[in-house]
Amino acid sequence: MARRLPKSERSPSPPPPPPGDQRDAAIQELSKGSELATQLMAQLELIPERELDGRRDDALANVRSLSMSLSSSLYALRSERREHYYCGSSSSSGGAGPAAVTSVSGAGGARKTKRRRGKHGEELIETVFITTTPENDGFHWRKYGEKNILNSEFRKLYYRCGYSDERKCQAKKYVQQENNKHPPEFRVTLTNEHTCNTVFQDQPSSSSTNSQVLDFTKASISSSLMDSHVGTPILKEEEEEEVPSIDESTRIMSTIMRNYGSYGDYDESSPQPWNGAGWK
DNA sequence: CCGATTTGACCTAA
DNA sequence: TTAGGTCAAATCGG
Repeated sequence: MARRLPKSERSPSPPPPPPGDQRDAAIQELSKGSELATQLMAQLELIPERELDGRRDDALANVRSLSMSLSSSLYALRSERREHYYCGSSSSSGGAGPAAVTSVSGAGGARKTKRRRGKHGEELIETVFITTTPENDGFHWRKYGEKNILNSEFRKLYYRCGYSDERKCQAKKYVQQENNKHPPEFRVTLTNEHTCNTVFQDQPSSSSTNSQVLDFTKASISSSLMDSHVGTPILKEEEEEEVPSIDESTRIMSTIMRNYGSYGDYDESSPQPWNGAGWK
C-alpha cells in the first residue's frame, strides 16, 4: 500500500487569537453546577439505602462523575484563562494545575498533572485523572487512533481536538479503560490545553456541518475498548442489544437532575467492560 | 456527499 | 528492537 505521504505539513503555526470573555460566565455556571452536584451528593448520602432500592451507590457514583465532568470543564477553562497557549515552558502547572479543580472524593477523584517531553523535546503538561465518564468534558474530540497496550487488558484510544485543523488546537486526549467495574473507570490523559476556545455552549447541535460539540449524551469513544488480548472473553460484537453503560448513566443523571427523587428506570445489567454502544 | 471512525502501516523515543 | 503514538486510506453512517 502506498499510504502515508511524506509529511508535508506539520505546522507549528501560531496560536489563534485569545478567547473572548464569555468564559467567565461559563466558569461561573460551571462552578454553580459543581456546587449543586456536591450538594446533591450530600443529599443522596442522607437517603436511606432501601428507599432507593439499593441503587443509591450507583446514583452516588453518577453524581461523582457529573461533578468530575464539571470539574474538568472548569479546569480547562480556568487554566486556559491563565495561559492561553502552549503548555510548556513557563509553566504553569503551578498555577493552573489541578488545584483549580473542585475536589471530588472517592473513585475517580485523583488528578495529576505532570510535565513531559513531547516528541521533539518540547515540554508539555499532561493531566491524568480517572473518571467513569471520559466523554464529558465539553470538548469536541476526534479519534485518530487506537492501540493495544502492553500488559494492559484494555486498549488505549487516541483523540485530538476536533478543531485541531481549523483552529490549530493542539489538545489531545488519551483514554484507556482501567477496570471492569460497573460503571467502568477510565484513565484519561489530557495533553496540551485547548486553544480553540470551543467548550460547548448553549445549542451545540445547531452547528450544522461543523461537527458537533460533545454534549452529555454524545461521545466519540470507540466501540472496541474492551477487545484485547488477555483471555478475558469479553463480548466483541457489532450489534447486540444496547448495553446500558456510561452513557446510560449520564443520561440517567440528567433524569435525576430533572425530577430529583425519581430514580427512574436504571436497569443495571452487564457489569462488563464498556463497549461504548450507544455513544455515537 | 461529507464528516467521523476504523485500522494497519509508519515513525520515533527509549 | 520494541512499544507507544500518529498518519491517512478505507469504510461507515447520517
